[in-house]
Amino acid sequence: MAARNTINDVAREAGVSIKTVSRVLNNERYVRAETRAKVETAIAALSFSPSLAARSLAGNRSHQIALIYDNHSPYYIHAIQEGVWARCRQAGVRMLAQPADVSSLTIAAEVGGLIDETHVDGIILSSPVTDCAPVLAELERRGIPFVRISPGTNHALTSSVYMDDVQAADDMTTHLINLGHRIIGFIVGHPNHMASEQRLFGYRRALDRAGISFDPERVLTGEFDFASGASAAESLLSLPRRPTAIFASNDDMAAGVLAVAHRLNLHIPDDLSVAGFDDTALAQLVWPPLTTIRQPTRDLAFAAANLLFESCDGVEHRRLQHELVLRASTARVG
Amino acid sequence: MAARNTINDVAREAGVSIKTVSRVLNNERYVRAETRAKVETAIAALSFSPSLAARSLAGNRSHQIALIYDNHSPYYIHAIQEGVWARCRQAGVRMLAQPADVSSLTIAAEVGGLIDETHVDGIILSSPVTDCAPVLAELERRGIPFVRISPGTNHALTSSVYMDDVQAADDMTTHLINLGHRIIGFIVGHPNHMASEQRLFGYRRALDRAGISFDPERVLTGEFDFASGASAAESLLSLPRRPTAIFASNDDMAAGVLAVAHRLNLHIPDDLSVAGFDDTALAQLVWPPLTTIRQPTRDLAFAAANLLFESCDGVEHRRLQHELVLRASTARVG
DNA sequence: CGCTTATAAGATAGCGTTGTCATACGCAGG
DNA sequence: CCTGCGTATGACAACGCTATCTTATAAGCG
Repeated sequence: MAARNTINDVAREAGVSIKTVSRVLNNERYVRAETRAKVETAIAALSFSPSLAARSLAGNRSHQIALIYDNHSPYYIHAIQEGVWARCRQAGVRMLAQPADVSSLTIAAEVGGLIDETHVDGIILSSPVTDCAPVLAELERRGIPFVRISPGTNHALTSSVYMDDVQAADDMTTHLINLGHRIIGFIVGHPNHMASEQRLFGYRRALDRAGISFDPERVLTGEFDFASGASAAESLLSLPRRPTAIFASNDDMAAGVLAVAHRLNLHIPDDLSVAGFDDTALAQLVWPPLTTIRQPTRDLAFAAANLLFESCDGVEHRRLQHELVLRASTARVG
Repeated sequence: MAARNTINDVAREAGVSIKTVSRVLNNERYVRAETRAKVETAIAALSFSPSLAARSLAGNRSHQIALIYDNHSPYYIHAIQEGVWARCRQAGVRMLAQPADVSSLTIAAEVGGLIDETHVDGIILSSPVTDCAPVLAELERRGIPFVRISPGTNHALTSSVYMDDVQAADDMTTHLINLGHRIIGFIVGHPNHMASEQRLFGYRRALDRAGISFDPERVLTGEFDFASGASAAESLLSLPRRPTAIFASNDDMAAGVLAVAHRLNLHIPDDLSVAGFDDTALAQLVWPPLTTIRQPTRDLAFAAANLLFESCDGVEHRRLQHELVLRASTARVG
């Protein structure tokens, strides 16, 4: 039950005042190199870590930021957490991972409470919290810096990082068209994610350009999960003119399509091409491995944290490149 | 940029002293119901949330706990986080999710730093950090309460929650034997997880009981990930006497087995039975859905948090029930 | 009726940092 | 030699709570 080492212990050990230790801790100017070294030695000797509680209370920084998400894909969350965490680690800042529920009436109050309780210096929002009006209003009201990952609306509001969902969906659709597919089913994502609309738009744009007429019968809405992908696939595959390809708005739903196809004894990709979106780890765990769009999720998260730490000056947007990843689930139409 | 509401504001609003507000906040005795109501009204009116920083500094509780993990299965981590988080929410305690690297030389120092920085009241360790000696020593030294989820060693040390890995692996192996399988390949988990050994032991125990001789050739070690499962499957399936069933120590590796089987045009389960372990979401996302052991991961995590909050009094162990989940990846030997 | 005890509330110090202000030194310029 | 400025350091208050001690009132009892 060793008592906590405090800045006082370090100051005594180094033979300086606590203020000087504080200066070293915060990398301030006006400390002689020699003094700095003495202090750093003392810090190491006592393996001192300053109390975030005291720093938050006394200073105007808490050295903590929050990451708020409401997403049911473990892969996505994992990648987001990992990216933000990596950047925080570099910056010596602690990340608070905070699940939320965008459909809750109290979400704004909860976010407000989080800020009051923890004094976080900034916030990173991931989809769909990025477009949750009550939360955005609350953050604006408090004037706390925040960055959004792949926001769908209101781009002028804050800094953000994103990828071009429209172009990516267009790329994938074009890929399928180039393989000779003309009847391409599409499974839209969860309605509360703005990316869902955009991916649908990209799908339509590619069809238009190729002169293929858009048939609303071939477009079903899912919820970004396996089950909804599977049930959409069942409907699509029992259409009179059966699609030769199905493009799902994320990998989980594409996995659902694969499962249904297997159950119907359709050989993939010969009887049916299947495409996903995101390139989560799942894309390579299913059979056959999915042709998908690589969304640089971890890098988006890393870049978001980066923007939060750097951008003192106004709103900034960073677009990251997506990539069409060809695997074994798509092929030339048979 | 609304200024933070403090306990002083609440006290003024309610017409009481700050100490009385503090009493209400901490649910202390000796507050008249009427006074309590006044204070609660004021708290609600100002939507006041007390500063954790100030509470940590002044009191001997921080209202925060840490969850430390080093696990590369997003599904597993997700379930663990969710379980701990749910219980923390009930208790009004904040959870700090903290990735770590058990192979790092500085891990103990990092955990120590975490404790010093955040003043956490307790810690939950998940595998394999549960058996990381430097971390355990550091926590012991500091006398901070901690609970372990599925520890492999040193059970007397702390409270823990766990499932019976030996019995579970025995159950699955017995299931395969009952289906007529006699040549059963086994893929061991990552060597730094104690559960790996135990599952292997359960496999051997079931073989012994059935009078099937143990053949070390049929046992390969993986790392709990898809790729290692796939490469183990390749070796197993090119054995002169090819296994009719493969039991992988987790679902990710089982997914690897499925992929290799598909590539070799083996029909599952007719040509080969495949069994997993954990029943992560992945088990139902692959084709065919995996026969596996349901490990109550989320509930283990919930129970761990529960133990941490309740157990003032000594070491306690809580075993949760596993369950054999039969799906379509196993069948009677052809 | 006075003494003790339980209940209810307030006054104040202090947790471990940072912010602000004060102080001391060395050196350039008049 | 004095002034002024950049540099380097320290003293001390303050952040928003809880712990401890103190005080005030009500209740119980011989």
